[in-house]
Amino acid sequence: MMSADIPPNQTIYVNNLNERVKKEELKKSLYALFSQFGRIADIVALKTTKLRGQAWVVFDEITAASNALRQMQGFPFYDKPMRIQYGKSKSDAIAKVDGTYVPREKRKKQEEKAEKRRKEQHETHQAGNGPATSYGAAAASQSQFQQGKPSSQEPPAPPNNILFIQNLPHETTTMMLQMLFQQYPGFKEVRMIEAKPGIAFVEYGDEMQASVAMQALQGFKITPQNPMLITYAKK
DNA sequence: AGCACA
Repeated sequence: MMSADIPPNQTIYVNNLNERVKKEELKKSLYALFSQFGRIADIVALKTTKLRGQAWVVFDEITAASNALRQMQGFPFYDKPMRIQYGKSKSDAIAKVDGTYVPREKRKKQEEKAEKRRKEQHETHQAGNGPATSYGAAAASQSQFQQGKPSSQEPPAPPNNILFIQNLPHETTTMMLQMLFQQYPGFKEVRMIEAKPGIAFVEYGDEMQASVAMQALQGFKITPQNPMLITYAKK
């Protein structure tokens, strides 16, 4: 079957996500995976019974959303193939930008006229801990040249099929890096060292393949504060 | 399966 008759939208709706993955990690991994298609304005994921296993990835551009939908359809993500459709409605992040945003409070008032008090059950709990919108600011110029801090005073190591990644946020997981690096041919494995947060090694079949991945992901930000610095590992 | 953003 095809992915329904929903018209293109800047937002893609992703489901069949692994429900064991924690919300914040899920968002970061989705961000890492999807920002290759264009700037991401927001990612929405809730863990309520109704909404777990699903997420909305909001792109600035419809074309980015379309490419993401086509190319990532069925992508194995945390051991489950992603199912992707266009979102059914406009995301708040977009409405806020194009001026059509109506705060949720007022919207309720309008609806109440039509459907009095049906489910006056409000379950307001769980104070979200992270700025869910930080991604918007983050994505400024992914995969562009961004002079990250070349904190190394050493001459660059010669080409190697193993890459050395620095300046990662401490919450980075092997899985998150795998999502990113496995997109490039020749990918073998990610290695992180428990005792040394913030760095990782990524192995490819040969030096050429490693260099392609390095160019593609140099400066990539998993979080706004952390452009990754990629060099060849020392032999 | 399940279409939200507080």
